[in-house]
Amino acid sequence: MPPLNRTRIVAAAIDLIEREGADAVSMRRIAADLEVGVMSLYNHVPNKSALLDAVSEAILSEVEFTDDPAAHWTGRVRMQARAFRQIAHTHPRSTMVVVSRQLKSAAGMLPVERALSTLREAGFGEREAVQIFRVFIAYVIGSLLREVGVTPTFAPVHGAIRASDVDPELFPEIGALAPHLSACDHEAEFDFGLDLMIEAIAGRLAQRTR
Amino acid sequence: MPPLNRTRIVAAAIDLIEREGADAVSMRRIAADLEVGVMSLYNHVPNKSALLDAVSEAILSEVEFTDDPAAHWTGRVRMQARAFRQIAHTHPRSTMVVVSRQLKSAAGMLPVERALSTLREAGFGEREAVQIFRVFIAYVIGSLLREVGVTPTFAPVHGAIRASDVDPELFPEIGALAPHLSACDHEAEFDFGLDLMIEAIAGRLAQRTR
DNA sequence: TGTCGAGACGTACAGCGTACGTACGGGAGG
DNA sequence: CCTCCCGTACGTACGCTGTACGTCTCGACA
Repeated sequence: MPPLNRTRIVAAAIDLIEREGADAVSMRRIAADLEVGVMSLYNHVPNKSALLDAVSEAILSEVEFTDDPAAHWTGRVRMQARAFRQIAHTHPRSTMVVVSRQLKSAAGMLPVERALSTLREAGFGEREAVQIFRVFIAYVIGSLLREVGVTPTFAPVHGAIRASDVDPELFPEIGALAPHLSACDHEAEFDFGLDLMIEAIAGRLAQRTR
Repeated sequence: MPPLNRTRIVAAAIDLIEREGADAVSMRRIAADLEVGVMSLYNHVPNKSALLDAVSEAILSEVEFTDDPAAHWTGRVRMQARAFRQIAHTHPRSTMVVVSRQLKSAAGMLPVERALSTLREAGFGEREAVQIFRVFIAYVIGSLLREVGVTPTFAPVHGAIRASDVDPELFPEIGALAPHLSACDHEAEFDFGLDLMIEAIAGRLAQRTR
């Protein structure tokens, strides 16, 4: 057994979250998984909150933000957004943890830097680039929240809406659209909105240079 | 002192969240605020999770979803999104609670019904309406999360990014745009993205009926 | 060999959600 | 009127949480 260190603790935490959900995370539980006393963890991590920050940072830093500066900016934006969405695939039950802690570390700032430089190179102004960046962040995070099911206990929310549950008198549209509401191809839905937004900001850019 | 009932409990919970943040909510604390034994709460609420659902529902049901069916659909969509954002103003520290529990009750379904019927009346197809609805939901929720500061302890995140904190070698864009990143007029940012997205889907509609 | 520091660990405390048992008070039935 | 019953209020208790504090062990170095 290798000696206890921060990396092993973070790995155990991520493993625990993916196996049993974020609710199951406790210092005692992690220590038990590592076959170690609870307080030994505190030699490497100041407290639970910092541990979750470290979890978030570890997951964020293994996202592949490959960027081709030669490509058209619309493609680059699309790739960056999709890369972020990878988190929902690689660490579904940790997604909520990553999204709910904004990091000031390098791991958290790198995606921001990439996105902003892409937008600036595309020709957007300073304020505009920040605004557009914020719109994308909001959309991506909102999409991830829906995808992983914001309820932390079970990862995939299935059959959230059944046609038989809704009163068609009160909610005719929900009743009529129930088949579409209950089924959700997350990747297709994400790309739909992503293309919509890229199209919109491309329109703004074209309109301005016109 | 009126007798204990579900309404008073929910009101006390909301009050507590707004005063001290969602972390401060505990059954013991609520009971103390109501000058009541802890277990008395369980005569009116099955458990803490259900109480938080009730909190979410109460807040959601007091949002003013006034809708003018005669207005242009773009305006109606804008109004509905803005109405949802009201939550961040009326109950800032409860926003995270509302957003993080999807409700199957009438209070949770009404906004969905309204939005879907608006989109259908605008001329969008069944699948398209659901897709667009999901895009807006993602954007609105993502925006609210940023606005209330996803960290639940303190409501307004101030000075999250300081220019002096970032290494301009590693993060030149963040350094250059720090003034724009640190300041944030939430209402303006929200409307910016909202208009962007409405413009985009209006474009789709025009393109199809062309 | 004596000393020292770092890391592992046990104990303890305050707080949590809530299962369970009890006590009380008012309305219904005899 | 008396009795019964049931809903409500409440106290206690259990197992869990994060973590402050003190202790112990062990390898490195003078």
